[in-house]
Amino acid sequence: MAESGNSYQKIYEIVKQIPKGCVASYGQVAALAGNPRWARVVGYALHVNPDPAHIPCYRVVNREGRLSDAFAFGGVNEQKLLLEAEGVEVTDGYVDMELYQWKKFRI
DNA sequence: GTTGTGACACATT
DNA sequence: AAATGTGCCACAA
Repeated sequence: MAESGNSYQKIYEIVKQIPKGCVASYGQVAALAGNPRWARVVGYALHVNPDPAHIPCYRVVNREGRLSDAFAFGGVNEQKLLLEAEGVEVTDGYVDMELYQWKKFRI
């Protein structure tokens, strides 16, 4: 009943809970939001990004641990600097998921 | 109301 | 091994 507008709100909540120095995949965020199939919707949700100040989209990467070329809000280079500033090592736009993927999904 | 697209993920070829 | 196709959900035209 009328739970249609919750979609993005939930996703934003998850992304905002990502601890500093960690990254999460779209599927990860979607799963934490309660919908493992919303990976695409997560991308769209961040695309509309109503509050980039509290939604660190640069901490969200795809399954490969790579940033989306379409994302490039200011250039992949900017993205890389932001993640490195958080303590995440970035190589050619790739991040080491095994070390930096947000696994402590414990809000 | 239907069709097409999209900042993904997974399966199959 | 890589590349392609399909599935998922929501939004725009």
